[in-house]
Amino acid sequence: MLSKNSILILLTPFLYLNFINLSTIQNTQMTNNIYINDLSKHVGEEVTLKGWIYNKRSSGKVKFLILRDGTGYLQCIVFKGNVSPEVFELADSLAQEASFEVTGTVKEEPRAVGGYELDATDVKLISESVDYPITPKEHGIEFLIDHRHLWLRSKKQVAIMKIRHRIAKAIRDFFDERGFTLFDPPIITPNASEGTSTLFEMEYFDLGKAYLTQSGQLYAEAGALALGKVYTFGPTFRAEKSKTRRHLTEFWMVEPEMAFYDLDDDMDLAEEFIEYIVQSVLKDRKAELEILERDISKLENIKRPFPRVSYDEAVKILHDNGIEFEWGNDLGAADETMISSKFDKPVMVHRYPAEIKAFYMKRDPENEKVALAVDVLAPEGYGEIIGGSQREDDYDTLVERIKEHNLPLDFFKWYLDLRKYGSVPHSGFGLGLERTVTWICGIEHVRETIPFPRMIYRNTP
RNA sequence: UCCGCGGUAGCUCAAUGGUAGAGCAUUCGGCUGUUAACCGAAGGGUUGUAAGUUCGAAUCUUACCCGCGGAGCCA
Repeated sequence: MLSKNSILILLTPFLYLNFINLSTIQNTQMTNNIYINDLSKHVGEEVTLKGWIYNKRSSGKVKFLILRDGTGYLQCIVFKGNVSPEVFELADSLAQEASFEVTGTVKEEPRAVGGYELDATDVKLISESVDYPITPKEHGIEFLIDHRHLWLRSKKQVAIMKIRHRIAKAIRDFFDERGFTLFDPPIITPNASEGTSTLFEMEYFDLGKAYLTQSGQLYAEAGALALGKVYTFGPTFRAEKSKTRRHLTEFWMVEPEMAFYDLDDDMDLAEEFIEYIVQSVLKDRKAELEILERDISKLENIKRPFPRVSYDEAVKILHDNGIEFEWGNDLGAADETMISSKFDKPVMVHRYPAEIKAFYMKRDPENEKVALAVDVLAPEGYGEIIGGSQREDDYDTLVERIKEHNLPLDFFKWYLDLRKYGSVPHSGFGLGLERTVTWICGIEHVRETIPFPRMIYRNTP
């Protein structure tokens, strides 16, 4: 039996650990910086903020320093009479993007952007910035992309990155809240999943050629048959020499895959998913959308249900609008724009001709000429943001399809196993993150929606 | 890969065969409420590269390099 003393001795290490933990927490609190988006809690107080010079104006005895700290923008007023001559001189010499620390009193000020202003009493230089290349004036895209590492500091780019982050969070939240398991597929793969796109090739030790993944879907199917509902979320790679505003060679894709979902279930989920993403951004990132001058009413309208048209109906829409189009062809960019312009919500085009779709898509039992596939076209001409389908779940049929597409059966042995051991109907889709961000932000080009875009003629910075 | 457009000051652009220009940025001066501040001054150029036509080429011709937009393909 333990004595009182021995209990104390046993507890001592725990008490000691607790003490360490508490002091660690206190330290972090003490070093906590104040950020611009917290200023409403500090009106009337003297605070110190750190950041960079976004812009500067001066009018004789008063300097206006615009501080940016990643959370917002704040006008700091430096009056000649309120600071020492050295500090006034320093405020005058600060160049665009110089890092600095400023101390002063927080005031509510309707004249200032953001509604708050800092009456500075002290300014300290942290590090200077000589000849910052990006000015508050216009620049061409080539120059801006060359300076992407600095362009990211600009107001619109900061807003886009924050919206991208919110969308990524909405994606994770949506699936996490609905019983999905995150399932990470390999990036290095031995073969093409669809056999059509060009892949980035590499030498993989003694095993010969390997490729960067263009989709995690086939692996996600294995995940769905193990865990029921899974999603993958990560980068994918396409070596196609696509040179348009909708293409990157490296981009992020989220791919849910669900056992026991048919095409209708798949479309129901896609529609709920898109609504959730858009409404999350509207709820939490309205200020950023306003910086981007986005027409918010167009996004507020993104509520279920979305229109669903079959490929056959889509072809009829094209014909009714005087566009020549032959049944069996894939919809081109102009065709997609035509179709989506008829609706003010994302439109789901389903049951495409099987011949133009991937080998793993299940044919419609009611019409063997079409596949149980769906593409979701974003409104306002932003084009395809989702591609999905119900998967072929019959072993013999899938073997036939692989042969028809001249794909190597050996590579798909494991994939065929999924149809051999307890095969079930299952479906999924892939949503392109950058295209979704482009649409929600209402911007022209996908290259601005990822920190460092990779395009056919550019892999720097 | 194909089609179209472009490359002039650090940046955005003008100059259509006859002395290389403006705005912004930079430096200096002025201004106590600016919002891409404003006013005045200064510095800043092998006109993408190479060859050709011409008394003379940023400008015309040819080739090449680089970039942008679009098509196909795709998310």
